[in-house]
Amino acid sequence: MPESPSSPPAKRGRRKEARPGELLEAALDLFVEKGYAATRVEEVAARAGVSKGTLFLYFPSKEELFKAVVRENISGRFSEWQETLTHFAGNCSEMIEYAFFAWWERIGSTKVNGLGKLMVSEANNFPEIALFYRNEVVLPAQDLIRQILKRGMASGEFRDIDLEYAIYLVQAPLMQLDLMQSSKAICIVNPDNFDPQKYLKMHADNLLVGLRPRAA
Amino acid sequence: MPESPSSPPAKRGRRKEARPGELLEAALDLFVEKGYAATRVEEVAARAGVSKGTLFLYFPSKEELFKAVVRENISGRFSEWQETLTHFAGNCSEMIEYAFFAWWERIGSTKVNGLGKLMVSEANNFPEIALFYRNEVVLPAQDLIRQILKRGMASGEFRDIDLEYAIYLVQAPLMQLDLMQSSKAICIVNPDNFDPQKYLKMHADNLLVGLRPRAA
Amino acid sequence: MPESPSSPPAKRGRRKEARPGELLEAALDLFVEKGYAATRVEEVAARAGVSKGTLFLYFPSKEELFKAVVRENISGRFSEWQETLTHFAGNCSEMIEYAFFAWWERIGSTKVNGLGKLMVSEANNFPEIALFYRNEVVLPAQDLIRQILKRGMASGEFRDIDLEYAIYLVQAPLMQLDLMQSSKAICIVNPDNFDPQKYLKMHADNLLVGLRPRAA
Amino acid sequence: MPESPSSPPAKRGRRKEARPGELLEAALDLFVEKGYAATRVEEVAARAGVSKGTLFLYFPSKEELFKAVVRENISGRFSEWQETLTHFAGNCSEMIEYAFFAWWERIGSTKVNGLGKLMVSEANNFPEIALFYRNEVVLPAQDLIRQILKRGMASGEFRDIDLEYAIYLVQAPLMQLDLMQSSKAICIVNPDNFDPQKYLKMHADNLLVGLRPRAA
DNA sequence: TATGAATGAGAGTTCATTCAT
DNA sequence: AATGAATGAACTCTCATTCAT
Repeated sequence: MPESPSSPPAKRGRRKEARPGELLEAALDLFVEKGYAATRVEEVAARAGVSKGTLFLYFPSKEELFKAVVRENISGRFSEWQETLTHFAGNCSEMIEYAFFAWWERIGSTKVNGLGKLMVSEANNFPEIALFYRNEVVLPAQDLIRQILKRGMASGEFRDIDLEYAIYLVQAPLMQLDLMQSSKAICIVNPDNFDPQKYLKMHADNLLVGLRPRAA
Repeated sequence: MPESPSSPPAKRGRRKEARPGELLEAALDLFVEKGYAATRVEEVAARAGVSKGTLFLYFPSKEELFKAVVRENISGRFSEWQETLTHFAGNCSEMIEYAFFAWWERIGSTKVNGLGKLMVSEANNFPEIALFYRNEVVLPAQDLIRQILKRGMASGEFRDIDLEYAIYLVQAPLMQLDLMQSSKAICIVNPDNFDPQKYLKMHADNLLVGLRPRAA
Repeated sequence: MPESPSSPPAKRGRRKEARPGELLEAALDLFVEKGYAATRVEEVAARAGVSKGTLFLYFPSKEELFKAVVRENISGRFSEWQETLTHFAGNCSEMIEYAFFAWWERIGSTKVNGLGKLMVSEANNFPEIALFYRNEVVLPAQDLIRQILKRGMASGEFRDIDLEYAIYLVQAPLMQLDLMQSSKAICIVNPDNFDPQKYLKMHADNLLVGLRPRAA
Repeated sequence: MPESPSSPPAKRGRRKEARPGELLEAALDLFVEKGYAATRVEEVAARAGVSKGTLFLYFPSKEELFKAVVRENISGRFSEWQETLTHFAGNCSEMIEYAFFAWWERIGSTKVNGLGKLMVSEANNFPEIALFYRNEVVLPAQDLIRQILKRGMASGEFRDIDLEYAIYLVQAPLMQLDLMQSSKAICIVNPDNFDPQKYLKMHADNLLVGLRPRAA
């Protein structure tokens, strides 16, 4: 039942369907901007235009709010990515290159990117959340990479190396870019003139050459 | 830095000039272990063997303590490394491989490693020391890498690519390893059975193959 | 109080006149089970099958709901008991013993028992209904006891003691049992193996021996 | 180290020795007056003349504060009571009579009496505290009674009845008096003219007659 | 110089109550 | 008459910072 454009937005009262989305968006903004611990639920509520109590109507705790943010923005999308990978028309090198740019478009260039840095920063203080993120995000992502590499090795497109360590080869550029984006002021040589796509292109290129089978 | 024999050890009373150092050391340990927010100044003081009040005698706030810790610990080992690089007997590939393992030995495997993660985590909260860290650590490190790559390209050992982006190719494995070490629970597929040296070997190997000049 | 046949059952729509009763019943259950403070009005409403808002349509506050519950449930069974007592065929000792077990059957072993504890617990917060409870329940009950004792002393079956204090002798076992039932976890030595009837038997026995006239 | 009367009370600063006692006293007052849940720690602190934070310097939680109150006022005194009982010069009837009045003097007539009612009222909502109270207060008290009864039965001074139920015979008057004191407005026939000692005398008298061995 | 008792602003969370629909 | 989304005050507990000694 989409509101017709002429219907004035209900200032107060029933917004039940819209609320969780608004809260999730406000929460994503603030978590990414200030970190998990430093984000106050009251501020999230305020940014979503509701009171503190209202937030707890939709999310039973700050922790669950954060998990919902992660689910909404990342874990919920793995099935789609898996689908894409399964039906990908192209060889494994093309797959990896595609994945790099797809990641950039959907995650790296958006504020969702900040969640990665957040987890790295706060994992030790919130083990439960860290475990959740590992299970919902990191392991599924590593599994996608594993599938590609396995297929590439099986077909002879990639050389034969320890799969579990090879995953890190693929992951490193994305992880580095995530963190560089989040801490631009520290990591990037020339922040005003940095082209992520060029960065990814070079990384993909170098990686894939390295993965090729080698002459005796 | 052993005390010179001429400075008599204070027989009784407090070695007052030693206090700040002890506090800084305690603070480094705890900041690295728990992060900034989760470190309580009382715990720092306790670990240094003084009272909470005493800490505030030397550092006017937790924030200043943090700044002092970072400034104290990120110092001039670069001249030594520059020296080593300058006199290195070997080609550029060997240099990079050597650098990876030297980094692991001196930084990656020690608690200093934690400072990298700390800076990434807190950079936004302390722009001033982020800048400091960038100037004192990140840029010099990137410069070392730049020198190696430039030499390698000049000699034809490496293919000709955009130098500024190539730096990230070399940096990525170390940055990733730094953060994986600091947030084991999240990033590593099989944390109980992870061999950093193997990780570095594979990364170096793949990197160097990718950097080789290419046929046609 | 069955609906008279002339009032047609509302086929559709809500049986609005039934609402307060359902709410009171739900509230009794919950107040007795969890105490006043720990009972949430939302839970009361839910148990009565209505929304929280509806509850406030009938009772302007939690406090008024509580008062209504107590008033509703402490009713006039005393005339019946008075009747029973008046026509009791047996001596006063038998009367007391009978009263003990009748109390157990009709009050002590039912949820009404919880109202006693509730009043003891909340009397200070609700002086008005404490007074009500005193007048409607405690004093009438004490009066029944007084009658028995007076008759027993008059007939020589009981020894001659201060009537007003003797009332407490009779009351104590019931009061204790009421509270023990309501706070089992605290008071009873072996809660899994406690027999209220045996408890009452022993109390009655001991009490009645004590009340007998004594030899010089 | 009692302050000499001339020494002015230290307005601020070191009171460490005195603080816990002041807080315990304030806490006892408020817990007894308002119940456990309704007592706010801030109010306890205020009554003791300190800030909320200070209270938590001495007691890590509200629960521990309550336990400390119970220990200070009741459980800590059982060893003395056990001692008294062990060395009591008199028969078991005299013991019980003595115990009744000792209880009255030390507990029943003081505000400590209110703790009993508090526990009965809130036991169901705070199971951990209830367990604590059971172990620290109720069971030890019942054990004292058990000892007396056992001795009395062994010597033939009391008749032979089920010990575990007989405990309640002794306990009932004290429990009833505790609750009547705490809820005067409800339970006592003539509150302005009630003599607890007379009440106890009559109860003890009746109880002891009942406990005597009976002629065939 | 050193102490550590004391502070008090906030944190997450709960729930009786309100009110637009 | 009935709803249930929304509120906001109140609760316990934390911890960086202060200050009398």
